[in-house]
Amino acid sequence: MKKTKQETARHIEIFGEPNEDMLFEMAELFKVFADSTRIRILYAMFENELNVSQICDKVEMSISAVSHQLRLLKQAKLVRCRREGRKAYYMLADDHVKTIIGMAKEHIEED
Amino acid sequence: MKKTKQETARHIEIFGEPNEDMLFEMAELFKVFADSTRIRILYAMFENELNVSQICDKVEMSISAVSHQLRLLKQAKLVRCRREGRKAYYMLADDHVKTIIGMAKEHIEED
DNA sequence: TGAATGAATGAACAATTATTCAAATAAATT
DNA sequence: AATTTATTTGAATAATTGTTCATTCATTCA
Repeated sequence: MKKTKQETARHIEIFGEPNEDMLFEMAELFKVFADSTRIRILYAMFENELNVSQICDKVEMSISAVSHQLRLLKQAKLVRCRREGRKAYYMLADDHVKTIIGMAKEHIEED
Repeated sequence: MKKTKQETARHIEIFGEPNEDMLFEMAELFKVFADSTRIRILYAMFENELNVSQICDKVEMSISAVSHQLRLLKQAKLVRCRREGRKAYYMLADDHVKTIIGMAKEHIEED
């Protein structure tokens, strides 16, 4: 089946030769997922936004440790936060988080 | 809109409370992607299977370094290998590799 | 069998990273 | 203004990880 020019272009865009910067950025993104406590923090936010203390309770980690990890997650644009008084509510930034975690889960559960 | 029992079950299966083992395994999987040289090695195999020397040429790394990384990729079941005489041909194990990398690429290229 | 080729492995070193502890903001309450 | 609550930040330590070098294993060929 012959591909249209557009389809081919899209294929190349996604899977063509990657440049160094792209490889580096991808690795940086995966590094953020490469820690079970961070994944647990992300899961904690799957349903609702949560403030830092609520996240600490849910994942059973110190405030400081959670805050350090939230900074990484924010830098990677996986979460964003909203201030309300002295509380900071964190939520998933977009759907990619769930999709990427879902893919990983599929791979693991296979065979 | 109300969900059927089946849809709810599926939702829970993918996004429900994760247990420690699952979180750990997911983190382990992401660790494998969390290195630009390993992603480069995976990209090298996107089109065809390649033997170790061919991979070395393509990614400009020593045989030893590549071999060490291939072991990790094999352990994570992201690649599998086929021996032919004294050559070992490596190929992607399944489609998840491309999908997961594709997701990461989308996230990075967004906005 | 011995030499050559292709790949895998182990130990060691340098670099990166997660957590803890202590201290510093920031906003609300008294 | 001083205190309390919620969060962030910086420094230090311990643990993990990627690459190199040297060696070993496996297969083919002379």
